[in-house]
Amino acid sequence: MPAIVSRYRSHTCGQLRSSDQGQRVRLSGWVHSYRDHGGLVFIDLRDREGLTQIVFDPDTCGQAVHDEARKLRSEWVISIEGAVGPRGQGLVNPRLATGEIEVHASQLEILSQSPTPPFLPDFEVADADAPKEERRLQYRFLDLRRAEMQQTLRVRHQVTRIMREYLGALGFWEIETPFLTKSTPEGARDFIVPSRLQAGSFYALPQSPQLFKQLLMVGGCDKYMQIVRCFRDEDPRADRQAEFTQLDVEMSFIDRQDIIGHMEGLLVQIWKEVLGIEISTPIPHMDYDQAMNLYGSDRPDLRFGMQLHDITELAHTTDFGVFKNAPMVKCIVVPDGAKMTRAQTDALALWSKEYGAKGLAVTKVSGEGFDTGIAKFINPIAGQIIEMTGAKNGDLLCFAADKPKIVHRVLGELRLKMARDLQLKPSSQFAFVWVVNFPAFEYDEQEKRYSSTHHPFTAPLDEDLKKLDGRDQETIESIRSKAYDIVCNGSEIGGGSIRIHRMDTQQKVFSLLGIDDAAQKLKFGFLLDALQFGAPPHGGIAFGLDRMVMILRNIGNIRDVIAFPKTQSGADIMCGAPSPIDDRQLKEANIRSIMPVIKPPAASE
RNA sequence: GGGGGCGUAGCUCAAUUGGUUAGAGUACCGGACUGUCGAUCCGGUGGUUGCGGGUUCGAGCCCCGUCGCCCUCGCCA
Repeated sequence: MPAIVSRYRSHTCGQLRSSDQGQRVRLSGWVHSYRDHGGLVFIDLRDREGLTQIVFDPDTCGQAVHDEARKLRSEWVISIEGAVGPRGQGLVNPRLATGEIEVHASQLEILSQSPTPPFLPDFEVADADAPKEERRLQYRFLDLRRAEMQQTLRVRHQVTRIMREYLGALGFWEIETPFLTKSTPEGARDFIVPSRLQAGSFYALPQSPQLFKQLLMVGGCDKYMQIVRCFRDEDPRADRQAEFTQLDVEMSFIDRQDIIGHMEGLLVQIWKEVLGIEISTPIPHMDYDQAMNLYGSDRPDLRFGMQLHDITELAHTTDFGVFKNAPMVKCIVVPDGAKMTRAQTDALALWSKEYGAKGLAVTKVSGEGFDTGIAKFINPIAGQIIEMTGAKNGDLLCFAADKPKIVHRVLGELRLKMARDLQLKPSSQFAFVWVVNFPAFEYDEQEKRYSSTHHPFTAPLDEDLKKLDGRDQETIESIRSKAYDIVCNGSEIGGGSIRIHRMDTQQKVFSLLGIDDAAQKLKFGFLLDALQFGAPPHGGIAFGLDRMVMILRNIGNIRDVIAFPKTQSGADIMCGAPSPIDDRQLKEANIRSIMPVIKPPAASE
C-alpha cells in the first residue's frame, strides 16, 4: 500500500523496488535495527508496511549526519531523506520485499527517542525466547508493532471491510443499537452499569443485540447488519473474552435457506480475498443428532475421521458389568494407538474424568482379537467390534459407557485430543459444516426447568409447533428448532435462527421455559408488544469475528487477534482496568462498595 | 469457586540433596571496524530470586499465606 504523501514521507517502508532506483525519497518510521560499522551505518527502518535498509555513508550524507546516525537506537522514530540505490552484487536481501534496494540517506531527523524498550518487536509468538504474554500485554503498544500482530490487525480489518461491502451490496443497512440497555434474565451474567439519574437502577451491557435487531425487523428495516461489541461477564478461556465482537445480521421475509445461502456467499468472499482459498459450496449440512452421534459434539471437526461407534447393543450381550448396565456404550479407534504405554492410557483415563467420565476403558487390537485393558471382558465380541469399527492391528480402542451426554462429551473430547497428539489437524485445511435441527429445549437438572438450547426467540420447526402444548419431557425434548450453526474446523464461528414472529407462539415458549405471564410482561413486554403490532417473518445470524480471525490466521489464542485484550481475571494490565473509584464517583452513581480493602491497581509504573 | 503449570538480570532461561560471591544467551553501555542485514571483535554494567511470614547454623530451593499470568472444569440462553 502506497503512503499518503506528507512532509514526513513520500513512500512507505515496504514500497520501494528496484524500479524506483534513482528517486529521491523521504521515509519515516521506527529504527528496527542498526548495524554500525564505524564508517558505514545501516538502519533497518520499519513502518506498518515493511522494512527498508537505510545507509548512512559519510561521503553521501556528510560527517555531521553520520555522527547523528551513529547515536540512533532501537525504536527511535526518525525521518530520512535520500536516494534509492541498487544493492551491489550479492548484497540483495531476499528476505525483504525491499531487499533489492537501499536508501542512501542525505538527511536525518530524529522525531522521537526511546529508552531501551523492555522487548524489541522483532519476534514471533512461537519463538522459544519470545517474551511472556504478560509482558506483551503490559507494553501492548510495543507488541502491536510486531509484524505478526500487524498482519492480524490487517486481516481483521480486511474481514470487516468485506463484511460491510458484501452485505452493503445486498441492501443491508448498518444500524447501531444501544450499549446501555436492559438486563436480560436468560443467558450469561450481565455487566451492569449504575444509573446516576435513576438511583438504585442499573443498565446492563448487551450480551448481543438480539432483541433490538428483531425490533428493527418489526420496525420495517428489512435487512440489518452491525459489527458490534458484545459483553458477557463469564470467565474467559483461550477462545473467549468478556467483550468480543460479532457480525450481527437480521433479515425479514426469508427462510432458513435464504440466510444460509447469503452467508455462505459472504464466507466464500472472505476466504477468497483473505487467503485466496475457494470454499466449495454448498457447505454441507449435518443434523445435530448426527453430529452428536458421530462426533460427540455439536461443532464437529471434520478435518479427520475417528468417528464414534455405537456398540451399546453388543456391549449389553457381554458379562462385563460396566458395559452391560450402561445406557450407552461407544468407542473410538485411535489409529496406531497400541504403542501407547500403560502409563499413557492410565493418564487418558484420569484425563477423561475432567469431562465427567467414571473411567475410560481401553484395549489394543492384536491380530484377530483384543489384548490388554478390558480385553478379557469383551473378547467374545471382539470380531464384531473390529468389523463394525474397521479397527486394524496396532490400533487402540477407547470405550465410554455412561449416559449419552457423558459418553458423547468424553469421546468427543478424546477424539480431539488424540487428533492433536497425532497431528491429524492440518491447519491449511478448512472444513465447514452447517449444523441444523437443534433441539429447541433441554432440561436443566439443577434448575429443574427447561432452558432454550439457542435462545427463547428461536422458532420451532413448523412440524414440531404443536408439541409446544405437550407436557411430558420426551415430547418437549423432541421439539427441534430453526436454528443453525456454522462450524469450521471444530469451532463454532456463527449461529442463528429463524425467530418467532407470532405473539402466541412466543408466549407459549416463555411459558414452557417457566416464565409466567407477569414475568413475561415485566421482562419481555416490549417484545410481545412488538410481535402484536405486525411482525414480519424474520431471522438472522451472528458471526464471532474474533474466532473467525483466529481461524484465518491459524492463531490459538483470542487475545492475539484483539488489539487491547484482557487477561483471565478481566484485567487490562496496560492501563490498569478495572480500578477502584473514589467516594465521590461512587456516591454519584448511588452505589456503595462492600469491599473493605481496595487493593491498588496492577498498572505498570 | 475447583484442578494443573509458571513467577530468578531489561528479555528468555539455568542453578545437583537446602551449602562458597545466584550463572548463560540476548539486550544495554564503552571501544574498534566502509557492505552489514541474527554484523563481527575486545571490554564492562546489570539481581528486593513476585510479595509477606516461618523452619534452619544456612533458603532461589522446604512450610504457611498472599499477588499476578497461562491452561482447564464449573460458567458461557
